Amino acid sequence: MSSTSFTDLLASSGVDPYEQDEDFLGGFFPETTGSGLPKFKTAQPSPLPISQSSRSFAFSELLDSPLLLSSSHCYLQSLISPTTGAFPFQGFNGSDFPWQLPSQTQTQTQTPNAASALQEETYGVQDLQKKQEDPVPREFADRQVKVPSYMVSRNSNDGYGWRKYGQKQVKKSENPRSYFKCTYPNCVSKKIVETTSDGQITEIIYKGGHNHPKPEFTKRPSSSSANARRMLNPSSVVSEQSESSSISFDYGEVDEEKEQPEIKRLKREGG
DNA sequence: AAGCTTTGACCTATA
DNA sequence: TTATAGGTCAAAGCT
Repeated sequence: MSSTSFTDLLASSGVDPYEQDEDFLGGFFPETTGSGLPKFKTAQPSPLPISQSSRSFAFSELLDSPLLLSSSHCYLQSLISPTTGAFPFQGFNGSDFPWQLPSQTQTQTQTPNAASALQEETYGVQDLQKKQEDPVPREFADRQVKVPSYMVSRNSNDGYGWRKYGQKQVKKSENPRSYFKCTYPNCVSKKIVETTSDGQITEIIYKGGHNHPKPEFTKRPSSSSANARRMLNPSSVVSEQSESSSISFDYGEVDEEKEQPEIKRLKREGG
């Protein structure tokens, strides 16, 4: 790992590097958002058929592996570009992926709508790349990160214990949302998982940071027999075939107005 | 028996 | 003020 790691970036953003390092996917962040910076907010397109052929990369299985579970963040860190410190999955065009997507050509044959949606993501990429000149990439401080479906653990297992407390069919998405709370005592962290009717995760939104370290996977509540069965139950396996999904970290007030002008500027510059 | 999911009802924010 | 949508509660049932 180079000196410009995600951890370093987070550290320079005023966030405790150890805590961030603990598990960025699990959303173990300090309660304080502090920075007041706008979070990284990209347009959430309808599911894109970009990872249909990405199943060959079983990253989600890596995340599921008990052996890797407690150190999944290490994998995530290792996926950060050693040269830029940016997430390698920052671009849905696949060009930035360390594991070259076999579907790269497929992304070039998107339907117009999908392509435009893809471009929305790409603007974020360009934005990120531009701002990498800055000491602190805003996206990291903003604490909202989206990753492709294959970055999502099949059972949404991020190492924390989650208890589902609700499910809702929301209008803005045709997919139902499941609402989860962290089972750790006094932890207010929540996550919203949006899945297709097939059970495939299309989006995960983390809300609120964990106020505790990630439990040992051998101790965490989710290791209960019921959960273990669910994890092993193929019917509960999700996301492996997800067409497109994302993980969002939502740690504060959204101020898209701060983000949009820059996107517009990039669009002008780019077009 | 503990802890989980399910699911309809309820609460709250917003247009 | 009201309608609507999103988020949460809580009882019941399941593992």
